[in-house]
Amino acid sequence: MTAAEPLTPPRSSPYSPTQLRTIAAAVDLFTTHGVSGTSLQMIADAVGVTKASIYYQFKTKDEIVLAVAEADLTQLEDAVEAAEAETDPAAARDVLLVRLVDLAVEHRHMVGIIQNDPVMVRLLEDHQPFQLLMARLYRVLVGDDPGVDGRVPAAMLSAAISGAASHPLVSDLDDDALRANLLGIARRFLHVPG
Amino acid sequence: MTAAEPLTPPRSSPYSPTQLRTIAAAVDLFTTHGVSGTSLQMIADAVGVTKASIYYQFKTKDEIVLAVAEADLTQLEDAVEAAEAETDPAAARDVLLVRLVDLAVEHRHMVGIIQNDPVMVRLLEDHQPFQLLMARLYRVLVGDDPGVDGRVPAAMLSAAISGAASHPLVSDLDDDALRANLLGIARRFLHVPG
DNA sequence: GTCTATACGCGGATAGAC
DNA sequence: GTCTATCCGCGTATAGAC
Repeated sequence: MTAAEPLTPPRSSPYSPTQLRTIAAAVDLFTTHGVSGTSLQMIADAVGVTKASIYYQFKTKDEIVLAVAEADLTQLEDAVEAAEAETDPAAARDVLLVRLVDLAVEHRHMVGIIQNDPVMVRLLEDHQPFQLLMARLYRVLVGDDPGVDGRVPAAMLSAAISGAASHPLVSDLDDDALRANLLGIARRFLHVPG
Repeated sequence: MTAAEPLTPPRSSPYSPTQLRTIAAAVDLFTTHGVSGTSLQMIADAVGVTKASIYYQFKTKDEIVLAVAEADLTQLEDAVEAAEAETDPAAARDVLLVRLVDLAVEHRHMVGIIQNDPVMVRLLEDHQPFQLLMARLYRVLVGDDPGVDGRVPAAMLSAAISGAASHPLVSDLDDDALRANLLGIARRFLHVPG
C-alpha cells in the first residue's frame, strides 16, 4: 500500500511554499477557465499578490503550466511504480486500477480539463518523461499484447475511469461511494472474458 | 437506420454557405487550440477573409461558439430521437449505443475538446435545450432506475465511448475498425449482469 | 520578495468606404 | 459582403524602487 519512495528519499519539493500556493491557485483556475482562459492577473489575485510578484516566482506562464503538470505526473508515476513492483501481471493491473481510480476520484473536479486542455496536451506531447511514463502505464494495462483486442478495451477502461469521475450523472456521489463503485465496475470489466 | 426527419422537414440550415465555412474553420481551430486559445484573427485567416468580415456573419465570438455547439447538438438529438422511437428499453439502449459510437468515431479528433473545453461547458450549462437533451439521453441509457447501480455504469460507458475514440492507444486504428471494436465491447459491457 | 509603473502587442469589437 | 482603419482593454512581460 505505502509505495516505496522513489530514488530521491524524502525529496523536498523543488518549489518554495509561495510557489506552491501559486501552483495551487493556478490548478484551480485552469480547472474552471482552462489554461488559455486563465491570466496571470487572475492567478495573482487568487494568491493575493501582484502580477510582478508571480513573475518573480516563475519566469513565464508556461513554467506555471509545466509545474502544474509535473505535480500530477509525480502522483501518476507513484501509481505506475507501485504496479510495476508486482510480479504477477494480473496483480499489477489490479494495483494500477486501484491507484488510477483513487487519483481520478481525488482529482475529480480537474481531471477532465487537465487531461484535455489543448495547452496541456501540447505541452505533454513534447515532454519525453511523460510519454515514457504513459508507455509504462499502458504496458501494465494492456500487457504485452499490442493487438487491437487488448488496446481498445484498455483505452475504454482508462477513459471510463477518468471520464466517469467528473461525469454529471454521478456528481452527487461522495468520494467514497464513487471510488468503490468505479473500482468494482472496472474490475468486473477487466475480468469479463474477451 | 434512416432517422425520420424531425419536425422541420428538409430544414435548410439556418446558416449561409459562408457562415458554414466559418463554423467549419472554427471547429478545426477550437479542436487544436481550445476556444479561448482561438482568436477571431485565426478564424479569419483560416477562412481567408478579414476579421471585420467574420463580424458581419456573427455578431460576437460567443455566437460562433454557439453555432459550433448547435451543429453537434443536432446530431446528438437525432440519435436520441432514433433511440426513443424504440418501444423496448433494451432495443432503445442499443440503438443509442450504435449512434453514440458512430458520432464519437466520426468526430474522434474533436470529441475530447468539444466536450471538455471550459468555455463550451459553461455555455452548455446555461443552455436549457442541451440540458433537456442530455436528460433524455441519460434516461434511455440508465432506464428509470435513478439508483447508483445504474448511473455509475452509465457514466462510465458514456465516458468510455467518447474518451476512447480520441485515445492515443487506438489512434492508429481506422474508423471502421475502431467503430466495430468500440461497439462490440460497449455491448458486452452493457450485457454483463450487474 | 513584493511593490508601482510601464512597454507593447493582440484580443474583441465597431465605423464607414467600396 | 468584404475591405481598411481604428478604438480600447487586457494579455504577457520587464524595469526599478522599497
